[in-house]
Amino acid sequence: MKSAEEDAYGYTPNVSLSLPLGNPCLPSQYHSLQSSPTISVSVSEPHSYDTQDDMRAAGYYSSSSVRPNGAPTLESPRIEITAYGQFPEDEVEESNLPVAKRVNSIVTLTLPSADGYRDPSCLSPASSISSRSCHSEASSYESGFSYNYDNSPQNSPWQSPSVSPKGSTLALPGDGCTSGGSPRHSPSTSPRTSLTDDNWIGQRGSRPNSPCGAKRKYSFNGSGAPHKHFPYSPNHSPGPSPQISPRISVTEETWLPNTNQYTNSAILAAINALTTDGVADLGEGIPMKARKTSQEHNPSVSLKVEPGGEELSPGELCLDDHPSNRLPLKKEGYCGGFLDVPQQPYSWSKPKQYVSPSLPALDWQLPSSSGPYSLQIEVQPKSHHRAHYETEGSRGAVKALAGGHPIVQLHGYMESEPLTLQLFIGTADDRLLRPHAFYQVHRITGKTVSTPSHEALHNNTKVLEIPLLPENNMRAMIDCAGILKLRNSDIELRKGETDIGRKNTRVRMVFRVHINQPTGRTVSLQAASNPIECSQRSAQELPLVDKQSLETCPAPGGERMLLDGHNFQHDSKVVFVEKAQDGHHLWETEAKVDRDASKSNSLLVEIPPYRNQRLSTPVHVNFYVCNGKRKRSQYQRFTYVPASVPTIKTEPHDDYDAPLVCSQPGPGLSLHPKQYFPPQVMTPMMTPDLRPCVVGGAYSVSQPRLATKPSSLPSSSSPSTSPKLHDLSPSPFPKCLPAAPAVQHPGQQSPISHVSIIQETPGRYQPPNLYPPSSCSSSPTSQPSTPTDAPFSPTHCMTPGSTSPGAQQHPKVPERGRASLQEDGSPPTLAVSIKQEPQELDQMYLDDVNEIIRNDLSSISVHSHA
DNA sequence: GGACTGGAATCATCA
DNA sequence: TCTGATGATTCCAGT
Repeated sequence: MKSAEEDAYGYTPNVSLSLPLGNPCLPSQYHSLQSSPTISVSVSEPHSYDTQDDMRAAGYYSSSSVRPNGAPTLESPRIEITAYGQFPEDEVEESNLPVAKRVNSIVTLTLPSADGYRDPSCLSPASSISSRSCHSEASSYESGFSYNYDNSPQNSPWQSPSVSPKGSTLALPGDGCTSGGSPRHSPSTSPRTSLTDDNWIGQRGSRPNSPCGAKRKYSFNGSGAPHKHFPYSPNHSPGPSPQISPRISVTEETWLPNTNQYTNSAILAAINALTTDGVADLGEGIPMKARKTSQEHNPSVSLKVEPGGEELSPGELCLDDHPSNRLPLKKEGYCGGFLDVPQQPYSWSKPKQYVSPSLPALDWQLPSSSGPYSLQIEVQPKSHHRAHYETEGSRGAVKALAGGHPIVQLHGYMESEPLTLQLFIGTADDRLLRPHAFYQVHRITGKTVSTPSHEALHNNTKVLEIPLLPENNMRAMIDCAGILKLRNSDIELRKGETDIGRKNTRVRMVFRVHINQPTGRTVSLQAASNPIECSQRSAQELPLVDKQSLETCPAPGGERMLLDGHNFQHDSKVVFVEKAQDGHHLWETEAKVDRDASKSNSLLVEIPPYRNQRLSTPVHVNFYVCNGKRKRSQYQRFTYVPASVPTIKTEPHDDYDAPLVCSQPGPGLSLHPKQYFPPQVMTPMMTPDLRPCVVGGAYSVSQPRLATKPSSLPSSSSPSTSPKLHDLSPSPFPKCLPAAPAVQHPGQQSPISHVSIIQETPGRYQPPNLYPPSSCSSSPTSQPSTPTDAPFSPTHCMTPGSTSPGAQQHPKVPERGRASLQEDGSPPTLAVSIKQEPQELDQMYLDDVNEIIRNDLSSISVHSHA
């Protein structure tokens, strides 16, 4: 079989393979997608959604309505979901769950399992600690080993070792984790773990696989290891952070309430459930895989208190669910906690915003801009950041390409009240943006960290909360976030986990901010960074294109394009490829590389002539740099335009500019940062267009771009942008334009199609709301937001899903959403969603996608008729 | 002494 | 089933 990469890149024609491994990429969702039919069904139900959507249309996420979104949604789906509960496992969790969740509705229940899957545990207990992977636990949990933990609050032990105090309280599902999952992991491993761990030790065993076990020195058990436990010892906390004081997160309380999230998640979950997978599961009694979505379900985002040092255990938070429990805890914590941060002025507490119960689930796609607000990544993170394992010490905070750290700014916010910026690690594949199963954000503390932060768990996903202060122009330097790698074996064993960790080493930093409106609504914005390669090896060996001097060229080619990046070799090849929507290669040709002018960090290539010299409309293709088999860069977008059309080079900015516009003007560099965004593969689905971001420029010009984000711009943009930061320009953000008609691929022609196509998410439906209309532009800023964000436009906008770069769009739903959604009034237009596929996807994946698309299209057409 | 880092050995999985 | 290649984890050592 091919490696995922290959597949992804696949240029191999043959390729088609199935996903190798399951593509990690494919999330469960995917699966669900496959079952497209199901999806559609759900969709239909969603009418209600629609309405809701409309309401929300704005893209705002209305918190107020609590369930608004969700509620309706929930209904149908949920029921099914409920079923979950039936499963033993589920039941268990439920029991664990705090009342709140239960209350939430059935829906919630469903999710739970899912939630569980991603263990919170993972979260590192302490920030540093964080590393421990909960997952493992989860897995263990699943295995049942963990009984012990289950009930006991501790469960989460590992989770939060730091947390300790609380820890006790909570129990979480995760717990399961506790038990043990992977013993190895965590706790043990980490030296830090508190002794307690031992106690925990239970057996986790589950994770046999991980080699680590053996290797790890730390493990208590030693080899046996598998059972290790987590330390969740209460106390402990390795505590990196000194400060113990827990900070309470402001929101906490608020958070509690978040039922909404549930809803969303719930919905998604429901959908998922509906999907085949779900079905199957049911049958088995085994909990379905919880899709990631599920995680979200949990509404709870529990904030963690961070102790200074510790963090909370995520698990706890989440887990515990009793509201009662949570609240108290959190608050306390918060209160105290805050001290840590020097910063001071800001107190977490302020952010009541969060309060809104219904914050969108982490896997929801949100726009980067809405109305006057625009969340932008002014300075993109470096394309490479070696994540650390639990067994290792921190590898520091993610840095910016030009030194320093990423910078995020909320434009258009004129209020005097501070807001909380949320950060979590998301996926960087073609699929919708969602929390990454194998990576967690890791809170960095220390002398070198100037930005206060604290961790919270959101359904097993660690979320770093950073204050956005008016006095700082609602800008924050992210020097407090590192990336923790969870062992693949730990995560993959978790029940609900469908993603594969192998070669799934690219992530994006996802930033969110929730702005309460006078109307009671909450506008939620999201911006995702450029993809960040977290693998040491990949970073050292895979060619990486940071920038390209040309984004478009007339069909005859012949122009020279300078590629800036890393790991280029003297014999590196640059291959242009065009794929059909179905993923088949339509065209592939190798560009001439001027070896003499090429260096390890730059390649000068001659644009090859397009296969069809008579273009009437721009055609998006992709190219990648290849250093040999299995060593290819991600796909980069490129657009051939009719010869008569003036080419615009550089424009990357434009592209996004337009949409993004908002943000900043792009630098005019020739090189676009774009980075690829995600490499996503372009699968057909994606069509190049999608890639949007990248495209940016090109599109912009001639076509409306999709709103792609500039994604590409990666860093560069950032940098450039950064300066601007100050401006808070409220600019209207552009909406993405999604509409743009984006360029379509030849294949795809109608935007619509795009839309439909996109769907990746089948499973997840997102309420329209989410996507605000505007968003499209998504992150304009800097980065390109990459795909991720989705925002890019079209996609995001539409999509609920996330943005992500890879994001795809949801099929129908999205569409609807779009239409209605766009509050801006913008017509939803487009929301074209595009989906990108992960490189890894195999053909299978592609095939599935295609099917989905077909289905979508069908449905779409139907709708349209309607 | 500890946090970061970079490099690389070792083991697992893939092809 | 064996083997080389590739990827994931864990260790080490330098700053």
